[in-house]
Amino acid sequence: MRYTKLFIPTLREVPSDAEAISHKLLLKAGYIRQLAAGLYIFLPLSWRVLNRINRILIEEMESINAQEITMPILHPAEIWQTTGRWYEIKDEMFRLKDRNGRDMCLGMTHEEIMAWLASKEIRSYRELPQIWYQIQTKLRDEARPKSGILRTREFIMKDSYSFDADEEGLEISYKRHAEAYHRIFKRCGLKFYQVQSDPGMMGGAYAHEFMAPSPAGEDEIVICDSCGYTANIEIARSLPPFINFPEWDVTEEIYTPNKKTINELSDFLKVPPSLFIKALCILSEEGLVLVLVRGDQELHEKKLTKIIGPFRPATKEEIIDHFKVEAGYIGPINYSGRIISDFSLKGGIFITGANKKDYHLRGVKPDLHFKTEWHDIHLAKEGDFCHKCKGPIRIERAIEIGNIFKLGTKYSAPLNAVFLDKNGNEKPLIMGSYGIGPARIAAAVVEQNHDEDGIIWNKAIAPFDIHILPLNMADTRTVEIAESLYKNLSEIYNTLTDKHMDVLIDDRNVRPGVKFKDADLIGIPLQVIIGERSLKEDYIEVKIRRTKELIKVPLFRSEAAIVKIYYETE
RNA sequence: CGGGGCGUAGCGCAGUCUGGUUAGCGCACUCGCUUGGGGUGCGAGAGGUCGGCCGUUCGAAUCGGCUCGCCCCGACCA
Repeated sequence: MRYTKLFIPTLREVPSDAEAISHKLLLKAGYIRQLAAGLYIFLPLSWRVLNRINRILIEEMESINAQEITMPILHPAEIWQTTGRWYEIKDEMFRLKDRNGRDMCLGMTHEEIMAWLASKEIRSYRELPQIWYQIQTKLRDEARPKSGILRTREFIMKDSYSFDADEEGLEISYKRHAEAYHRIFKRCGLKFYQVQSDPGMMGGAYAHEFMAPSPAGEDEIVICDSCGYTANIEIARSLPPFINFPEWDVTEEIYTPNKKTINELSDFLKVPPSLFIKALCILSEEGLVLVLVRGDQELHEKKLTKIIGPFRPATKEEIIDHFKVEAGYIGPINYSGRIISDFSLKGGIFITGANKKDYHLRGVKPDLHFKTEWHDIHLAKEGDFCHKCKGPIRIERAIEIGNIFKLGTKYSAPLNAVFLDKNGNEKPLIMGSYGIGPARIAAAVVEQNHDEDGIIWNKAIAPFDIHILPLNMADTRTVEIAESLYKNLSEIYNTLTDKHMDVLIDDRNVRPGVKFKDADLIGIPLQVIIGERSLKEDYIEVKIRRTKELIKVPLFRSEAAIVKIYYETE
């Protein structure tokens, strides 16, 4: 392809509202343009990248016998009403009416439609398993689109769905997807983790996310390098640092005038925060709940929500009304309502509020001095230890690039997607669903692979394989050699992409500096530089974008040398 | 949805507080010459409903009200 025939509107300055690195670079290098909040136009370069990613997706999906189909984006409401998600999902779903006033919605995912199709077509266990997938647009009215193409309201997704006769079958489909996903992300050149995750609205009991570590990510993941435990912080468990408890044999009141927060108490009593019980007064739908975590820990609200449902902190007035004392002095002793404690309090001796103004109690032992339910409700943090192997854990920010869910019968049962098993019994299909966002892959790759000059694409998903830079278009020898390389390299077979080399030649009549700057920005893995200076000595130069290494290549049989460098480059 | 910020030429910005000629600057763009290994240099030119509406005023980019849009933090997030 000729640069002069390709629309690559690179910018010298980035629009000021871009914040994320991938957003800035993709704008600056002429890959994308924004139409509105969370809506992006993919220009020729980024479309080439997405097509290469999709090619990999298709290959890997086919390798696990998944079959590509395509489904409508516009859905009738009835199907979503049948599974209940029409009512459960709120503003995130785009809804509309057709000309007859019939309720419709735009597809944010396709479990319903897939289960509907299976309900119509699958009759027998002999037809199982099936894996169907599509690469297609999804629409979600996101509360806050952000970070360029990392979180948009309209996006392309590879979504696949498995149908099995039983749990064992689902386990196989799930595993094969996980393996295919590993290959996909590896081929795209991403660093990533597979982590345990919260199934959320998808339902089902079991899910994993694929996470590409990056400061631009919206999620935090917990990683134990010792045993390999990885989980989204939303569900991650951890052991807070172990503490040696003092020998407070008796429970006694201690005078703590005007000391209400853990920090104030810790300073005042010269006792570390971990020896306090933090008592939080929570109002759930069923009433007041006293929630206890160790003084050095944070309550994880999502974990608590799973136990007691939606809640809010009680107001100052509500606390005084109930405990007859301010929030700073409340505690579990003699409290008759529901008490939920974090596991990290088990077996310890603590200081906690005495339910009496200006007093705390020292020497309080959970289970002995008060009855409580035990749960994991603290937020894992740096410095904690792995709950499995006790090794140190660390926390990284990450971009969610894919996810896999075991759905079970959540969709097949209400939509009556059933089959007859070997014994002639009617059973609901066991489903799984699996998603990957190609644009997120592209953005994550840019986040992980760039330098101060621009993007550094991995060979597998670069918009072009080789970028030829004839430095002086007024010099006939430069142009002749560049054109002949362009022609010859383009005819060479590229086993990585299973087609011919994609070569871009910068045939613009511009200064060398402009070509160098744009080439580095665009980020094609290999640059072939043809300048008069080196031609005088009958060589050209090959620059590896990632390392900036310059390799002199003799003019004679230069094609072979360039291709060799291409294959040897990471 | 709560909090904050911003809207002036394609991009980056100044001007707004303290209203007053034809609204500026840099880059990009067009033409001519020049230059040719890291965004050449010189000259000429084109490009603006100052986000929108309403109001105050002799006069509004500038003051007031409403509204739309975009970004960031949080909540939310199949």
